[in-house]
Amino acid sequence: MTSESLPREERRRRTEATILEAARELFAEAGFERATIRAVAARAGVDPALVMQYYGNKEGLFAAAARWHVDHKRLAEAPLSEIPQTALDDLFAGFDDPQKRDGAIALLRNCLTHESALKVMRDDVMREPQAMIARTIGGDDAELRAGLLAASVIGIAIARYLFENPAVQAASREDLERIMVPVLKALVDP
Amino acid sequence: MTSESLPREERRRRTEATILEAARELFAEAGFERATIRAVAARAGVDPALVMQYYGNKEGLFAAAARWHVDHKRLAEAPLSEIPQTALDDLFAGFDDPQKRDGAIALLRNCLTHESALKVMRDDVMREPQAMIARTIGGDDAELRAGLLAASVIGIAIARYLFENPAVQAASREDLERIMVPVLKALVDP
DNA sequence: GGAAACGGTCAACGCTTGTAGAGTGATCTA
DNA sequence: TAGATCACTCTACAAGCGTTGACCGTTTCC
Repeated sequence: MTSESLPREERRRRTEATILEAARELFAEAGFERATIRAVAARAGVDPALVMQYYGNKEGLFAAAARWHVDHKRLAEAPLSEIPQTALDDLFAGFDDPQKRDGAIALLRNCLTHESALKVMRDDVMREPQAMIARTIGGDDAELRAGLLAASVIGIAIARYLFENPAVQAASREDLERIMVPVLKALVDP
Repeated sequence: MTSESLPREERRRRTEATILEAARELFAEAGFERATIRAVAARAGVDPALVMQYYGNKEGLFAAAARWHVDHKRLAEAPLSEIPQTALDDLFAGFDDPQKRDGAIALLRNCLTHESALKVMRDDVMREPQAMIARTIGGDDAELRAGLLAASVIGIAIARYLFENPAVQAASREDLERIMVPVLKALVDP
């Protein structure tokens, strides 16, 4: 139903992408429980059974849709003084790219109520970068300080993209960095 | 079914409290959608229909269970230098008191996926204290800085009580304050 | 050109959910 | 002590859900 006559493989890839996009939007808007497979299928202009066929079950669809996509290479190599800027860059990289945005929001929105989203958040989003930052910080409180940095950054993401807190949402990326970088420096480099 | 023979009014108050406690626990553990009325009733040792009778519908039950209970008097009167400490005090006041804890967690857990929890979070938890803090800060960025403070604090609460981030969860309240108060001071008093 | 393969649809099942209304037995009141 | 009241239960409904298996029509391949 996506378009007229194309090679099969291409056609399949397109409908699959359409489904995934619809899923991301709905998981981001409504959350896992309230985003029904029927609604995803309807938005993609497709039969619900096809969604099952491609992704096995609702959980598989969610796993494919809600992804974190930031690699932490820069963070691992950043010196102490550049950690805050890098952490904020990584955050914005996930949310400002329109291609990644819905998937990131889908993950963020569901990470407090959906087991597998929580797992991704804990294992992929927090643990690794937190460990890197802690290694760079060094000293007694390193793990805790790194954890508090991650927590603050996620809090800002929630305020900006989910709560849509007026001041935090309206602020430019530059303003956020101007204010938060020195603050987070005081956290990692006391 | 709560206990043997008591005056009716007292008996009723007790079962109602039992139901509310069960609801708080389940909304905190499982989230709004996955916490069923049947499960709440079962945990309270009561018929599901009774829950409906007392709270009208599931939404009413949630509204009664998930509450924020911090008054912001101290925050409104706090000078700039004491805002961070006061904000953290207010946070811990909600989560360390065993009587308030489940209700607070229920609210926090559902505030990304459940409309009415989001509304409470936005209107009662963030807007008012944020406005107070902004007023005390003054100047151009006041609203934004206040919003970022609120965001950071909520991020810490999420990391500590929902993600159960090892470092952040294991830290003592004193350690958290020792580290975060100077950091947040740099945010409100640059 | 015929058969296999494949993208996609259709109709339906079984289950869980929130919710409604009638009923029941203990407690209160007069 | 008789009747009204009230806390509470039982049974059931209607809707929505994830999921399934049989089916259809087009594209692919020999």
